[in-house]
Amino acid sequence: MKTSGNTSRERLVNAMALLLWEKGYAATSPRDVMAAAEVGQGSFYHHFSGKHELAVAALSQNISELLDQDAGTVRSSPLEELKAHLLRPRPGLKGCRIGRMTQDPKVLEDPELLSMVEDAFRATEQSWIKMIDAAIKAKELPESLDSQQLARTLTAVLQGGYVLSRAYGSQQPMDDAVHGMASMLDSLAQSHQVAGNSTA
Amino acid sequence: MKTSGNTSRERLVNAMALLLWEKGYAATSPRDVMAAAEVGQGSFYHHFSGKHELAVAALSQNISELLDQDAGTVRSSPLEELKAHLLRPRPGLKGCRIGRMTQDPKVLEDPELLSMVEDAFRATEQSWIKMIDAAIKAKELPESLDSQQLARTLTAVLQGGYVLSRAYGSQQPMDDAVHGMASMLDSLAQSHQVAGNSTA
DNA sequence: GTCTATAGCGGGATAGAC
DNA sequence: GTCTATCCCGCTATAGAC
Repeated sequence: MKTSGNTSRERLVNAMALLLWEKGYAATSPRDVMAAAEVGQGSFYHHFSGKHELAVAALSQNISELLDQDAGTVRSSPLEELKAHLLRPRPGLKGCRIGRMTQDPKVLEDPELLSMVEDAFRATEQSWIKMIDAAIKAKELPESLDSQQLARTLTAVLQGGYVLSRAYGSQQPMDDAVHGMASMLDSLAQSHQVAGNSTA
Repeated sequence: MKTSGNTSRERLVNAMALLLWEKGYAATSPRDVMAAAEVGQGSFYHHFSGKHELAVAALSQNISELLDQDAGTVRSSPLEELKAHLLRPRPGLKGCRIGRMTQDPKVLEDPELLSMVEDAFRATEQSWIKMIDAAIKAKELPESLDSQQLARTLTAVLQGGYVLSRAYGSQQPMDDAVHGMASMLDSLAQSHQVAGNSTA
């Protein structure tokens, strides 16, 4: 589990970022990070005051990467874009870099890490809300929808998909969960279309 | 955090069951359990070979309790029963006794615990599938639905709701997620009803 | 900037007395 | 069945040399 980067500092951050994702915060020891980064203990405590400070830097990097991934690929229609985001490949067995943090006891005890996670979720939620509102404005989805509520339902499906995939040790449950949701969105859009035509 | 029960063994299992729920497996030490159960170290290692064995007994109890809760309250219609289960009160901040286990590194390393979790998820999934199929049979939901897929979407919404609630430190996201899903089910049922009538 | 040595603490379990 | 003493280990960090 070697990690790239030039300076010791970069190597440490990159290694921690990966380990946070794969093993979580509590389960990752300074030793693990040093080994992965191929960096000695002296360097570690020279560049960072301790595990917490390194985790902040690494989590920040993980969050940035994730939000970048969600940044818009333009699509034919708002609904298509929404579905494209929903159906984007998700490594069910690896888990979510951010959502994972919420189940880590040591993260819950750490206000700084916790608030970073919360902010990240707020950001993605806003992203969903924008897509939903755009779809409503384009008459692809009914006006009656509560976009904040639906945004949370969508986020929950993704986060829950990760939980199921880990429980079953398989990618399939994640795929089923998101496809089930996509089908429901399609039905919603179609019936709205039909209703719109009949009253037009 | 005292725990009820008569024999030391019972007290230990009850305490562990609660701690598994609240703190998880990795984060719960034998010391914690003994303190909560008000039982000495001698008793602990007399009744159980170690932490693992106690966890198996405690997790088994937690799973039984959860499955009992899901056991049927009879309702007016299959769809109503389905929604009633979906909207049942869920303590978002406390988390799911079972789903929580899937994010615990020490649980993932423990094949016995992991398979218990997997079995529990299979059981609840089957329960959802039955309710969905019943609703389809009663013509409340369209035949085109893939009941296994939808069951997983529903389970994911619940599990994801817990993740969101912990991230935000609030019950609200969980409630939003399930209500968003309930609304979609209603829309699905309604449009199916309409479509059914128009082609009748 | 990086190294090695050391330290305090808690996790998890064993030993043997009572 | 329950008690206390003890053990080994890894986590996290500090100290001081190079």
